[in-house]
Amino acid sequence: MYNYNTGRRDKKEERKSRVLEHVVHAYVSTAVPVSSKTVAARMGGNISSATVRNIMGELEEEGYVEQPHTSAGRIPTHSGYRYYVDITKDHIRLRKKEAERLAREYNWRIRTIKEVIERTSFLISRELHNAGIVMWPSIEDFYLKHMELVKVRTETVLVILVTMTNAVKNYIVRLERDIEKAQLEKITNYINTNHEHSAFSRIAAELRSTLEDTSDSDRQDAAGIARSALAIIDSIIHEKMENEIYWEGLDYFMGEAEFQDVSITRRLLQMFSERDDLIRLMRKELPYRGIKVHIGEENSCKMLKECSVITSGYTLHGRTVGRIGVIGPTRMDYDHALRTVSCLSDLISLKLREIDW
Amino acid sequence: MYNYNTGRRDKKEERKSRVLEHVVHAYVSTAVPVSSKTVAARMGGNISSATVRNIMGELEEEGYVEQPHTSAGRIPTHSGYRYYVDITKDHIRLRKKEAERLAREYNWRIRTIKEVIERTSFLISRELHNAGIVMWPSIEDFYLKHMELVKVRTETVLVILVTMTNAVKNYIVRLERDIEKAQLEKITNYINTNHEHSAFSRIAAELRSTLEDTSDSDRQDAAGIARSALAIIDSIIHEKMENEIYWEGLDYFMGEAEFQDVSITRRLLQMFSERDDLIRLMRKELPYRGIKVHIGEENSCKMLKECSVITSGYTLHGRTVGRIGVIGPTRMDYDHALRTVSCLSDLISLKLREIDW
DNA sequence: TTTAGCACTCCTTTAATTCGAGTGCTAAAT
DNA sequence: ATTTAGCACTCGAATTAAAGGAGTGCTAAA
Repeated sequence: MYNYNTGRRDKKEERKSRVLEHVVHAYVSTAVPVSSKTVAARMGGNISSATVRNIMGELEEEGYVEQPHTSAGRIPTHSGYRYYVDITKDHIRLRKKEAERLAREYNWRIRTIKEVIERTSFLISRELHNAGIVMWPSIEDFYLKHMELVKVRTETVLVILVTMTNAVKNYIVRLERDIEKAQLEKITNYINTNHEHSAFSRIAAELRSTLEDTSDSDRQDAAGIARSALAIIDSIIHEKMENEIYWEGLDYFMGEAEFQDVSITRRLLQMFSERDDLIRLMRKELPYRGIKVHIGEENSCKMLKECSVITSGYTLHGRTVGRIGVIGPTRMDYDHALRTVSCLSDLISLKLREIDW
Repeated sequence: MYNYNTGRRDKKEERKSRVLEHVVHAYVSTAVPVSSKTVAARMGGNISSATVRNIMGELEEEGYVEQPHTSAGRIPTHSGYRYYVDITKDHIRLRKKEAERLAREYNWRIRTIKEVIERTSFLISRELHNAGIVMWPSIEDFYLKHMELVKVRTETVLVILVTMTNAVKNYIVRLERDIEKAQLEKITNYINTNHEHSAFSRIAAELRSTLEDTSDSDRQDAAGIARSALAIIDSIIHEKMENEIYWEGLDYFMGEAEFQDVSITRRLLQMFSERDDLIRLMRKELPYRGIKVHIGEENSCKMLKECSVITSGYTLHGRTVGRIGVIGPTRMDYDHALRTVSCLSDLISLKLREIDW
């Protein structure tokens, strides 16, 4: 379909593209194979169904649509969805009224970070009638203001830390070997003086390189402190990984037409039981801020083969610290999903800034 | 069916009871209405299907079984399940081999309380092919060994506490008004000296009565300390309430025959979205240690009308501190469920004792 | 290049029929 | 007085047949 010939051809391609859009649009909302007649009507009546039929034939040859059986309408293939998303993605814009409503609902009585996460997830799932997923902001990208270590038991340390955003967080860290109190104080001092105002990921990286540079001839003591500090930082970064995803709205799947195909829904639920793949997916694209759309087979993860996942990053002080998204069957209202996810990722970014952690 | 007449009659009732048992048994495993022939066969062949038919007729009149339609087999009613559970519940005993296998799987590489919760839930859902639910042990019933308060910000206090089981827990508590450091120390002192080795619920109760007894003429200072202490203890007890339930195995519903009836499954999933009812249900019977079985309509909660919930308490140092359970369609293998839940509640109680929190 | 027209395909719906598992009742057997 | 064999009857489930119709592909005219 991509083609860079004469203006004449361009016009034709343009029309073909519009036909595809209409097929996707119609199919997404009705879940019924789309006929040439339907498309002709939607295109404003100045084109006949026969012409549309021809175009659809071409689209089928090119792999953008397919027929469930002869003498049935067309449904989009994965490539079809992909094409559709690629061309619409950039100029979607939530209608102002809708955006305002979302913002109003979003901000209604919300105070803690936990509530932010839950509200986001809830709104995604309710708006899109699919499961909403929200990553917790990754601790790696937070900036350390101050850290305190308290020995609570042998091999066990309580870490209290204050981030630049004044969030107070605390972790219980279990160490491989015991550390005396005096040593602990040295570690605290070391980190507070050398690494104040750094992101945790950077602290970890710097500690690692320090350790490598330190030749054996250097003081053992310093190396020991750095090593222990790294162990603590690492286990903090690691800690949240496990529950770093929150979701909601599994029940919505049930309402969808796809439900007829039990196997898909079942796969989806299984998916949620074994969320590792999902976590990996989202982590992988964490650095990227914009919207990403994964359609069906494009997903490397087997479970997700028949689903689409749309995600978008949210930011804190200009850095992407997490992602939100929606997951549902391949036949999904991409327009609406893109609009909503985009809008909510803006809202969450705004909210994070003003929230009292 | 209950009847206290001659020995002759007893024998007859006994047989009727066995017929009902077989109906439940057969229906539970096949999900197909049970015919008189099937029951006759299962009873060992020394009874004819015609006789069974008569008995089933009586059972139907008495409301223990029903027919989906004339000329179909019988299925148990809720009363039928209830009767069945009541008579079998007391002499269920997990086969030794099965129990050993469970114990082995249970204990495999488990260290933290979180892992205990997750493992329990996982095993319930995997064994019973339904959703497993596990309450976190309620902090109220833990015994305080030592408490430490750290002021981290205005109106915000970090509470570190060590329980009698050597568990270290920590909470961030937000207060209504600020407390100075000196005052904080007094509070710490007050609790540590007056309430060491008490359960949190008792500490709260005692503080409350102290406050009531304290007449206005008493020293204001003491009252203030008690009040602040109470606020802190209360918010700690309250804190965990929200997430005090963990579950797993939603996907198993899908596999079951009941799945044909989408509305039930859907209701179940919705149920899990709005878990408040479930939490309330479990909290209500928390003090009771033994197994409780809720069948279908007996549940006050609408969502649960078509489900059964089986729960059992688990203990720590002789006190019931939480409950575990399974939730699924009314047609559930009650035998297996009772056995498994009972066994796992023993296992979790044992494990809690030895776990390194 | 577009479109009207038409034959053809094949899914869906409906109706009619058959099949059989299971019951309830009656009369004989124990 | 129970139990049981026997049999007519019921009613859902499965099978088949037919009709209906939405949609296509192709051809020939506009």
